[in-house]
Amino acid sequence: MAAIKPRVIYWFRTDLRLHDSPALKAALDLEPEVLWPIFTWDPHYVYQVKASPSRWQYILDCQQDLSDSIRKLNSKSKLFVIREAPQTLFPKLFSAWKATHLVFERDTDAYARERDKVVTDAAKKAGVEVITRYGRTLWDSDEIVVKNGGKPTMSITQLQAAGQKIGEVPKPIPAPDHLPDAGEVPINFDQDQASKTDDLNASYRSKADNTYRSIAGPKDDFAVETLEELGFPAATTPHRGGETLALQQLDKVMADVKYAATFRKPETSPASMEPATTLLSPNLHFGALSPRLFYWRAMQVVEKYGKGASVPPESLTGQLLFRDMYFAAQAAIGSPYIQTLNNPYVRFIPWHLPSKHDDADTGTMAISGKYHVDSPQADKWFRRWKAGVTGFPFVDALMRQLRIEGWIHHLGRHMVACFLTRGGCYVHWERGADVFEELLIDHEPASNAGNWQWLSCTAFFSQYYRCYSPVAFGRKWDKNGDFIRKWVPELKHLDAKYIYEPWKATQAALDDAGVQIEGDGLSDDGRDDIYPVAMFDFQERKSICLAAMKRAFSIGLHGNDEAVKNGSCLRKQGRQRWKDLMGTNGSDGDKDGGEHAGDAGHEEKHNLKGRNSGKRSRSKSSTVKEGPMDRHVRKLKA
DNA sequence: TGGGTAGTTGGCCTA
DNA sequence: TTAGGCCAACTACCC
Repeated sequence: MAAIKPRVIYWFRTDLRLHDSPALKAALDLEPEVLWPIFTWDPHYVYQVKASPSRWQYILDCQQDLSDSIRKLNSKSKLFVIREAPQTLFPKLFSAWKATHLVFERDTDAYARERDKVVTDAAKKAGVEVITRYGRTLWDSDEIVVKNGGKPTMSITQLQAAGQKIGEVPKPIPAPDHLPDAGEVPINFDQDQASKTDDLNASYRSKADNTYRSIAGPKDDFAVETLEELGFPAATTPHRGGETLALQQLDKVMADVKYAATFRKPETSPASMEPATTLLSPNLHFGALSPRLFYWRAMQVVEKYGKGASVPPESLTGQLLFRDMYFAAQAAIGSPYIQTLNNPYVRFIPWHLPSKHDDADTGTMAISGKYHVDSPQADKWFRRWKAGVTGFPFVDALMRQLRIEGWIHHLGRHMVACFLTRGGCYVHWERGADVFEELLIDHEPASNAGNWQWLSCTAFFSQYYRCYSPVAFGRKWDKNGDFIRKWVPELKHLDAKYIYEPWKATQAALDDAGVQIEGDGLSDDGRDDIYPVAMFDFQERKSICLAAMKRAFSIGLHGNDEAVKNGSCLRKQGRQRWKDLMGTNGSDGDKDGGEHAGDAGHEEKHNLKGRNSGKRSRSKSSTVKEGPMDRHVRKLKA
């Protein structure tokens, strides 16, 4: 009797490509009789990951392009999108399709590991062999951790040393030139419906999510979902995804040999009208582009260019090394990596708007997406920051570009992150990370949390006295303020002398530009002749924050210290200790001396146009008056 | 043990 | 116009 030929389910996840896929190669090496390329439309993502329509559009682009590419290789195949949670789907699918193997690329984040364990256990039970490979980063993140002595890679030199111990980055695997037929796809089982309660994307939808109406889509053809089905309005980003476009963009970047070979990230402009960097990050995130292909193409160009080429960490390959560093740090630290609480590597700073956590009794202590409003003033600053109406034009331009395009330059991210945390608002970096998670089309959990820790000087970086100025930093790149004129049209005609600091403009200059400086911007009705008053005096805030950071560093608590975990560092005596470094005039959060005073939770109500969420502030100015706490902090500094 | 130095990407002043 | 030095001083790593 002839042996049964393998019947393979290939599960695409964060590897939406055909080129350089070690897992796909492993699947094809089985010489299967049939191979089903599938994607599970997981309700965990659809309801539990908050993302703008732009990011949803991007993942749909990637899926559609992959499906088209599969079909080009074999007209009897495509990407079969199945609309159900993988945990409940696979046990049914294994038997309905008589599969012998399940193959997928390993993933490192906490949810993925948990999900894959459930699926792998179900496969074992069904007698299905599971094969996995890893190709998301240059080196296997778990292997990097081992070579780094079991510790997270907290610097680029550690990552490089660990990588060197493993050896050369694997060379990319060419895309297959053929694919087996997909087998029959009977659905002789019921679809398990996910609960739609707690849909984090509800505020974005103009209609209900319909993607789960049928397991195989509205035409029962396993088609890729559409934004329409998701109930989302059209995406605002001009950036589109997918392997085909990613490879074209990679070719374009590498064709400019001088640009690619001498690329120095710190010398690229955050205020450029056209992106000064490669814009390949969202395709790396969704797996439409292999980092190893990117790496070796960059190495080729560097070799061709010869003397004068840039080197890590500033070069193109350096950027990929940083990505590996964050992935390996996450792999070592596990689920606390994306938060402060219970994370031994992240410094505790008593920022405003700290996260609420899931029940500490169950031991999870995970951030819940909600936060304590310990200071109404800081909360307002945060909302103005998110909406791009801080009254600091360079900050607002960047935040508006982020909201519309889902992408801003890396140094622009530095600027707004420093401003929100240690260099202005003294708001918790987890609030900023939430906003980036929602709005960035290239949001990568490992890089996002890592970079927020970096910029807030709580991990990876600690030189908190290096502070970005919302005026000087932008001006260095764009003297005339063209970038501001594009994104903050209210100031389009303002004299370049005042464009970064309109509060200094004379009335005549404002009249000439046809703009008035007024209000807090949260409740305006989209008028282009009003720009908000700056929310505070930056120099004053900077020195308050700096003094507060200095004190917090000297106390030196970290996320896993008992006093942080049980909250005692903010209670009673502990609170006294922190009281003088809360970074605002602390009167508004200090009424009862208890934990997280003024706690009201918070529901997001504001977008760029304010959505009629409140009446225009009666006060002409929202400049903060100095409070007793501020004087106290200044005394500390003196 | 402890002093020296390196660390992707600051601001500001001066020559 | 731009390059260099100082500011005030962090952690991690090395010898």
